[in-house]
Amino acid sequence: MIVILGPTATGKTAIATRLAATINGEIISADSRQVFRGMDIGTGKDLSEYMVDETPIPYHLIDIVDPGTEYSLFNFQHDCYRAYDEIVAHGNMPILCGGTGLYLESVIRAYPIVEVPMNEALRTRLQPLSLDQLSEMLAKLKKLHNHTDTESRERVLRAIEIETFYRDYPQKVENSRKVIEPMAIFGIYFDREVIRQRITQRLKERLENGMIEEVQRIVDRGVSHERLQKYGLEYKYVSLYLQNKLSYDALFEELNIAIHQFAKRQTTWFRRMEKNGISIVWLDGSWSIDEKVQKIVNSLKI
RNA sequence: GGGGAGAUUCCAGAGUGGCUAAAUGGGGCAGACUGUAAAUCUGUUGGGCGACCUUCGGAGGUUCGAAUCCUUCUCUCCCCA
Repeated sequence: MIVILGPTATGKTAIATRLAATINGEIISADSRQVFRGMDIGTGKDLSEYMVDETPIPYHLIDIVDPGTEYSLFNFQHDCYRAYDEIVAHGNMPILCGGTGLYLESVIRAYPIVEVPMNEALRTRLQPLSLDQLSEMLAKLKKLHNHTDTESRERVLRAIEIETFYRDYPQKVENSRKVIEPMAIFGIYFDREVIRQRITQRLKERLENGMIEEVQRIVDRGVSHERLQKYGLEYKYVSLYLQNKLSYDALFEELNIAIHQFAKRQTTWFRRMEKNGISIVWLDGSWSIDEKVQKIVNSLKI
């Protein structure tokens, strides 16, 4: 497997598909939002990029669930392994490509994650407890990393559910899966300032190309604004705009900033991966697509 | 032409004599994060390691001490002509 990663607006897909065309690859998308059908413009899902010189490049984990459906880390890892197996069975090269750091890492480092079903009995028992009590309980089950674990009731409940399951069925947590060791991990690098410019430019285009209408369509299909806002960024801000909670100018300005900040968080994650011993080969974003692909192909031959 | 308001650290915006390198918010920067991750959360933000040094439009003054008071200059905004 080859991995291609990078923050948003750095042109990962074009490189991955072009690479796939030259080495018989298939793409596995590692993007937490492109899994949703109909969320296209806002997620930068451009299926035309999967056609290289008249040849369709097979892709996986894009358009696999409807908006509103739960899709989490476990689902991703599970689906990713399945896609990987399929691609290998075709005799092709899996190319994992995306910007969702947690998702990428769950595969690269083979996080042991098992399917943890809803535990209604447990939830009923926890029902009367306060958020503080729940947090205390969770603290006994696992090492809390920061407030993130204990900010919302929903989150703490799920965490307790998972930890309880792990405690009760330790044998299921054993990861039988053979770790997929990527041949190489490539990252696309631009200066932060350049990334910001690219994001702003891209946002203008998205707004001109029907992003607002796209979100409206999702609303029309019955997805709540509350749900939409949890998808963050374009979906959150456009949802607020559609509800008249934001002017058009505020939509542009605030969303733009939010995406800039997101790109920063992504790079923080990639740096963290490197600190944890994952080596990433950075490709200069200003090179042409062909140059980057050539660079990748050359480095794979060595 | 007449009258009024104002110029504060990247931005907005408090601060009206010592407790002020200066509230707060935004932005920036750095970070945490194995089940919402495009989420959620934390730290930091004039310079220097430091006794210290340079900041609140410019210049001058009052005072033991000024972003805060006085004089003057420059610029901006509003109202009336």
